[in-house]
Amino acid sequence: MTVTLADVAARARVSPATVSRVLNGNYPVAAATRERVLRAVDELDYVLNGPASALAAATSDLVGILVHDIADPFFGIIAGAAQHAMVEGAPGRAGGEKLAVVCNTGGSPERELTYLTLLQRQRAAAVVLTGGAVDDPEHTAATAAKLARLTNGGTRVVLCGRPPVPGAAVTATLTFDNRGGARRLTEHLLSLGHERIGYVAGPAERTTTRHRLEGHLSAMRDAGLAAGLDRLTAHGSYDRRSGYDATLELLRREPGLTAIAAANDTVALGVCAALRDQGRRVPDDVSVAGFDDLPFSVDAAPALTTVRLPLHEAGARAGRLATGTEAPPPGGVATVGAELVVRSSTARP
Amino acid sequence: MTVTLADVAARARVSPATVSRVLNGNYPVAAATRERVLRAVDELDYVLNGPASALAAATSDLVGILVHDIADPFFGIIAGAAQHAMVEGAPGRAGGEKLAVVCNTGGSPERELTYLTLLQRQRAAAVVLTGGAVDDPEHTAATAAKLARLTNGGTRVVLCGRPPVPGAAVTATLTFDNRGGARRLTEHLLSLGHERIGYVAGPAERTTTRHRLEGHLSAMRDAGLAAGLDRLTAHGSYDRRSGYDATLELLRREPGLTAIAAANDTVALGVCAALRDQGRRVPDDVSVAGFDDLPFSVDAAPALTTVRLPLHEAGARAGRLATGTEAPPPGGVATVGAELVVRSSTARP
DNA sequence: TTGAAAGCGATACCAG
DNA sequence: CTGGTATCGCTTTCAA
Repeated sequence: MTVTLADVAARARVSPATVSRVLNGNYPVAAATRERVLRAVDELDYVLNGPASALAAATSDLVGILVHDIADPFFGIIAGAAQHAMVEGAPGRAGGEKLAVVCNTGGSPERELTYLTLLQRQRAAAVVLTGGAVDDPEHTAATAAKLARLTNGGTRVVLCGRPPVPGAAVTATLTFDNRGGARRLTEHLLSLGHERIGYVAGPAERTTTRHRLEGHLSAMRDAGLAAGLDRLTAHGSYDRRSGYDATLELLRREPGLTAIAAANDTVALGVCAALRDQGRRVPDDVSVAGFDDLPFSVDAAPALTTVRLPLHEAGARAGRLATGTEAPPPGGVATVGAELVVRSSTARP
Repeated sequence: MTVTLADVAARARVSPATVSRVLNGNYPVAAATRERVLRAVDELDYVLNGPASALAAATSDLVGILVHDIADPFFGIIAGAAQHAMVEGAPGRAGGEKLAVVCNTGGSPERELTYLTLLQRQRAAAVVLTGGAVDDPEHTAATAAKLARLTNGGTRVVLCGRPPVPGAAVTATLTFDNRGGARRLTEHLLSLGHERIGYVAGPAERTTTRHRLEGHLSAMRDAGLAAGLDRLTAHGSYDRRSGYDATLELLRREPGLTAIAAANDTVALGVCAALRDQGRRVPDDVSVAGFDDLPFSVDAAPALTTVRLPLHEAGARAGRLATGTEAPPPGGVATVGAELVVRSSTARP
């Protein structure tokens, strides 16, 4: 039925072992023999049996990239960069070809664990976890345990855009400066003279959410604006609708708002829409700030001030770390910057 | 070292065969025995060896989803819906768990073939190809051949958002009405009284590009506006920059344009940006039309008229077809609609 | 430089 | 309902 390595061997008049060696290219083989084998492969249109190979070699060429939401360009950009970095550094011939596969957890911690198990089952060569973690000790522990088992089994584990897990068995961690970025963003608004600044946070149980909120709050407190911060903060999820609804709520609580900072750009889009519908002009009446600086942000809200995360760079590094092309940073953890992007149209109060 | 099925069998004092049966749940096993086995699995923290299983069973639980650009929400939405539909219809227990993996081809036909080979190598259960195909007979043939080999090997093949390949070995094809949608879009602009309508097309070698362009041109011709259509058409890629550059070019050629239709929403964003920079207001001076109706479109360009493609629905169906949860449409091909969306210039979420 | 043969870990057929 | 066991296709010592 399907053509096997033995068939190729027969056709090339060599042993299966030799064919294997030619295909993997990790062993000396006479040029003439190799030539003969490759021809046979071509003629028979042979395709290696991955499972069999993985079983015998006890590793596969699969690399899993876990994302919260595949429809969100934030993750798309990271995943794309990671995948690209993997094929880049790979040996040309059939050898080191990594199959980068992105897995959509939908933000569900259970699904995340499920995927990790599935990848463990496949004996994945590496796993990249992107995006903030769930802020729950129990789940952190469960994840840490699973990751430990993965690394024990020889799978490389890379965290990208997720805080380091203290004593966890992880190859490398790339973390965004969410706290610092959020802090600088709010400081910028403060420097323009804003004082009544609303904040639309993400889902409460995410580290990203917490860190960004902490950055914002610390800036407010340091500016002597500690009073009533709760009233000026609304929680939601990381989507547009959430920004819309939260804005209406904030305006109800505090009609005198002159600026709103959002957990990310997508949320900021919803903020802008709500303000528009309420008859407030952005940025003339209310300044809006976002986070992530996704490509469409500039069109969607030219008035947006944002913090730019180096998504592409982080993804690429994660990819290289996963394939072992790049050495882990000292201590295993590296923080990639968060850069303030001030667009010309940000208004003063 | 790692715990195997035999270890579990020993601990549960049963044969490996029984353990396998319990795990796969596709064979009668006494409740007491099953109980004992499951406990052993738990206690030993056993994880099935995927490759070994795939080798023995001659199939894996991998499903590949090929996308042109993972950072483009167009594909993210389709892929997300497909993946979701797969886990939905799966048996709860360790059984039918499909590992949906999305593969980023970056729009390169070679990479597409590479991924297909890789998936064939993994003995994937199914493959979903999303997005337009490359409009080149040679590549069409190469792809068709590869797909034939996949289906021969028992892999289900689903095309989503890609035209049917005439005599190809494909399980099912879901195609968008790109031609009809584009035609209606332009007809709408015409009905508003526009006559000098520019068109920003996608990359020349894509079927999506060609079909949308054909729809536009046929509408123009039928309106008696056949003259100088070449001058009013600019080609580019499917990104924002491309829309920006093409718009400048079109305005240079024909400063009197009153409307511009773009190959997709992302391109339309670039069109709007260029118009803004040229001091033309949208939609007062120039009407802009897009395609796909991505979620951020409404914010990015509230004045945009678009054609909405049922991305979510198409993706979900593709997922079900890939897992066999849904029966293929009669003839193997189904066209999912394209709906005209006319916005007023203030948008709600 | 090449070949022979022993696994890798699960599945499924054939008995019982 | 349960147990033995022959594969599945490849990798990898060990010899030659």
